Amino acid sequence: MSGYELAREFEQTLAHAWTAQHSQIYPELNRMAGDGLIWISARGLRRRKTYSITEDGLDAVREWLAGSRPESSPRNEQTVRTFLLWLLDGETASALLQAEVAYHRERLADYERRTGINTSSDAEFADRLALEWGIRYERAYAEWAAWAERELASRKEKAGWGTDWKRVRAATSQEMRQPRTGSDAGVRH
Amino acid sequence: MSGYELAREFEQTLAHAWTAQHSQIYPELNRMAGDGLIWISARGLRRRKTYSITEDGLDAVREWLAGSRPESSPRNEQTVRTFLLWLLDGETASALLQAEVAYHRERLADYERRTGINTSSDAEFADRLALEWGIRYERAYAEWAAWAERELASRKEKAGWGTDWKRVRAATSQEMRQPRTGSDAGVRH
DNA sequence: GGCTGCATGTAATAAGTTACATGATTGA
DNA sequence: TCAATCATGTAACTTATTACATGCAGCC
Repeated sequence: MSGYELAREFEQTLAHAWTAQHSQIYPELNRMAGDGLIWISARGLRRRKTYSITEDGLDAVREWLAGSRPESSPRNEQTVRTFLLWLLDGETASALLQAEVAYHRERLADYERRTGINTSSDAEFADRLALEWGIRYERAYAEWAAWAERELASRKEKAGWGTDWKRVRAATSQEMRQPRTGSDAGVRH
Repeated sequence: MSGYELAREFEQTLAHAWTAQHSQIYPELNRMAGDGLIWISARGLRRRKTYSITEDGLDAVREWLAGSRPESSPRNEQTVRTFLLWLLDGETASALLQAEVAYHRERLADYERRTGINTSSDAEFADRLALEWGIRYERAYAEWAAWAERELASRKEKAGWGTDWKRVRAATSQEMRQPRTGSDAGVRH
């Protein structure tokens, strides 16, 4: 593929697995070609350069695949937001969860439309496995968000909502007027 | 909290939601204090600085929470690896999926042990919602990986495995000897 | 001739990791 | 007194995003 084709691939089929902008792709292709992992196998119109993988490159990607740990990346913005949900008032918190239900149901429906794909080659079979993970992930997420929204609604009714963050706000205002301890307490840098 | 406490928090309870090293935390705390989002509310032993949030900081985090999009981050290394599974030989591919089953079952068991937590405050309730997502995620992942491993085993029996990447390797070796097109074809930079 | 899409690049900045570096306190 | 832990920082580098910048080819 050329850099341009790769950029389109990241935008389309790979959008939910990884992304990269052309400004990252082009220098990286040059670096990889310099390292002998890929090479320019064709040149086309408008300065187009098509790259192919080398034996070294194939070795490198296989080594990376076989050697990588099963740990998932710890960066999950949605989990962070959930941890902080108590900082929102009841309506905003519910709206946030409802928006997530809608969004992930939409993505689920989109993925489910693609399940008919051909799996005659190993590569297509791998695409199907990845798609299946996408489907199960979106389904689990939508179900969790719907469950969380119900839990929140029932908590609002039974125990009330919003005392925590209002207390934080009150304490914050208080502290700004009457700093607690330490020689520098109250100093805003 | 102090920077040191935050670093420990990222290592422990937040490890599966977000991480940050102390080398990122300390400069960031200084920056946030400079921006008036937090302030040094106490100083302790060994140069320890305890930070508290300001009203501006509380506004900022609430604004971020309410305004953030529901899209999940597109960076999922595991999905990328699945897309590339066809580059591995059958045994290595199976071993990779089996390792994922084991890893995610372990994490699932770990999370399930924590479900008894108290939810009397809104913040604890939010922790419980986040934990529930962790549980559902790990369960979905372990089930998917087990399913994928069975699919792979059955494909190996019925249709065989490994023709794709062996073909790529053969083509690669071939091309290096007989470049295809273009004035620069075959040139390794 | 001008617009759209193809095609590739660089610069500036932000975010994140690893390594380097130091000092204070507690407990064995 | 020595080791471990607490505690905070900087430097160098990598990764990723946004903005800036240019040129070619096809089509109306």
